[in-house]
Amino acid sequence: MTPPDHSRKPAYDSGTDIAARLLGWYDAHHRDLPWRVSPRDQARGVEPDPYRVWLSEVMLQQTTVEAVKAYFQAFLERWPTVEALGAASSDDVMKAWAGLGYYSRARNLKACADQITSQDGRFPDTEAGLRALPGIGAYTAAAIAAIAFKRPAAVVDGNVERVVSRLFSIETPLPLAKPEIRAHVEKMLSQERPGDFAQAMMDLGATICTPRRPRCMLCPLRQDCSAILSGDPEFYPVKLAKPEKPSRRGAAYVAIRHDGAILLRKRPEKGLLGGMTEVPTSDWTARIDGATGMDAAPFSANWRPCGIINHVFTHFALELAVYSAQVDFTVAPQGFFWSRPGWINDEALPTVMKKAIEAAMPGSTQKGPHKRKA
DNA sequence: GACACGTGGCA
DNA sequence: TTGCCAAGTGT
Repeated sequence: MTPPDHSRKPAYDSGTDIAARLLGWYDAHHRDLPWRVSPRDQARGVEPDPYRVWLSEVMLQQTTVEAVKAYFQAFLERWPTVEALGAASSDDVMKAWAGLGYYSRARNLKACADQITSQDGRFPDTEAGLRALPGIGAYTAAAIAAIAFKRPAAVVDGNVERVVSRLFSIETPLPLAKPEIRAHVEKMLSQERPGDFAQAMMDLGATICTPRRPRCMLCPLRQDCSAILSGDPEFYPVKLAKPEKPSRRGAAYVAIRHDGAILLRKRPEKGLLGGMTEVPTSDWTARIDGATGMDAAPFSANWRPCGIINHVFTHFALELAVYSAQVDFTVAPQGFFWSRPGWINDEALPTVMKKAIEAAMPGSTQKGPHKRKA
């Protein structure tokens, strides 16, 4: 009979221990977030509201916590329940989402609220049921199932991918390593506190196991971590190289009426900035020498150049030449409409369009979620 | 699997 | 300035 060999620890002799250490750390060091029910409050009997969990998770898709906070509060104040959101107009939802990005999320959010409302007003309480709803993919379904319904679902986001890649020194590059990472999470997760386990993994990734300069000395899992032994935990996760980001150029035209109203139009429902509002622009071409002057203007006017704005989208960078003109007509041309004078921040304008308007009319736009005037 | 899809912060 | 990164989903 040979003594147990502790020199090389099997990967899963301590899956439960990892969860226990992580949850202990979470109880003491979790972040307080507007959509979160803390372990202490859960112990007092406070139950997570599936609507708030869903709303926050959709907003948090590819979006920072800091950016989401104000939008979450604004949405919750205006639409406190899924029924309220279902009763809202799509226009109002798009306006309230303006500035947060990935606008298909807002369309799917509204579609999902409509679907829930038209049925029994309740969210499905299983991963599969949630996964079938618009805007809810693998991650969000697992997150809602775990956090709102205590299902032992494997919640795998970018944070979890990084934490697990480091715990096990996974050399397979992302996104190829996703199945491997998911398998690890399924074995480690807490059956007793799946929601807190998921949030603890994400908090750990956000505050300790950060992309750069991870704070390993403070990590509750340092004794479990393989990457820390390598001396360079930052090396993980290994990722496939990203393709180069192309550039496009175009022109934007800010037509201003005598009373300050700005001429706008609505973009097509699908595609880039789908369903959002814009000032008229030329095509955005990949050609460096593309026509970006006033020759692409929607109509003849005394167009005056007022600078260049740069904006980076996910898959290309845009350089937009901005022109403005005072116009003397009062009826909007076909396909256009006038913003209410002084209410430009009430429109569903994506950030790139606010930048263009700001270049033409300094001081006219504001950042952050749309706030209705009293 | 590949690609489309926003924005802001940080080194 | 440039590139990377952040609680991904839909097609």
